[in-house]
Amino acid sequence: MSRDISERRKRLLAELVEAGREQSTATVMFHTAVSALMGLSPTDYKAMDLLERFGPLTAGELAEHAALAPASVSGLIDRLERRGMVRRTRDAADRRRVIVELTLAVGEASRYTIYGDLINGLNEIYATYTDEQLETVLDFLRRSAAVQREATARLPAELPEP
Amino acid sequence: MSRDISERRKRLLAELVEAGREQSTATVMFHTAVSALMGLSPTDYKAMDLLERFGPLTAGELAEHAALAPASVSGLIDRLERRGMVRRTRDAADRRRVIVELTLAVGEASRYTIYGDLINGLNEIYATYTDEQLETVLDFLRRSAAVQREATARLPAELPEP
DNA sequence: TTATTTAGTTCGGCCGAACGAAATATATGC
DNA sequence: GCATATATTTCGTTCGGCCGAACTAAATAA
Repeated sequence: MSRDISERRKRLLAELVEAGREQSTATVMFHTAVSALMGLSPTDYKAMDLLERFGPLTAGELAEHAALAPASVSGLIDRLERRGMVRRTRDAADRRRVIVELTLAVGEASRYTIYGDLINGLNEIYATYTDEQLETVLDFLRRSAAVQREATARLPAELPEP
Repeated sequence: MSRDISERRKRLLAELVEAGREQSTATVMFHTAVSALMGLSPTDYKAMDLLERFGPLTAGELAEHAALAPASVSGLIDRLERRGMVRRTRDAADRRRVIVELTLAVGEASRYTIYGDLINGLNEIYATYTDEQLETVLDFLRRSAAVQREATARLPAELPEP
């Protein structure tokens, strides 16, 4: 490992900062556009995401994950149910509980209409890489995701007063 | 190029799908947490992002980019100005126009308090790669950002009825 | 100069979504 | 079995943010 950084590497690092920022912006804009397309408020979109990632949840669990009051979650489920995006089921074991799960329709729409172009485009990119390059990209994706999760967790509770 | 795909490559591609999804989720959650930290509604956060990316904008330009009515933008600027995040200036050339620009305070907070951990973490990742690997990552970031922008643009105006 | 257009603000009304409190239904402990 | 605890819903209220309409100020055209 050389002690000082080559010009090439300096340039690379600078370009990576810029490219990373643009990637991040593109990701956020894509998700914003999808939520607009689904006609969902940020809260409702977030709830859909939670259900996708953690599978069926009870109303209470949803309230906890989304940091909402129970009453708010009832309304939220009503809205999503009205659009046919989720289904309410009573828990057979504890009939006070309401289980909320995504309907099939949402999964289908996601896979084809919504994520189709994105998935195809990414596959086209991957097709141009060697296995070794794919390993590098995979490693980077995993580690940068971890870094982002840590950075999220470490954000201060409040912004210091200027 | 071999006609069929090796087992290793199949596994890699499957893992990349998963890792890409997690990366995307981590990005969205980071931005959500930052907007919560700043105490900004999604609309206000988006406006801040527009100002960061495109530099100072007039109220009208902001209205167009954010797809808001002029009246809504007046209120939006009021809110951000009250928090000291943006500044209103009259355009000297056309004194009807109001130029909205970020205040310095925001830039400082961004660089240190907010993005600090993220930037450090990414740099640590980069430090473990060779120049060639960095080239691969850079290429991937650029091309995947482009793919995401295209996918965003191609999203249908409405979801097909199921 | 006067009339017209343009940029932004103010005002009033409206709507969606969040909340606390009270109500309902079910489960659990004694 | 009855009292108490838990999960969710219903109700009424509040609040923030968006909008259209009317208004002000400045630029441009006639």
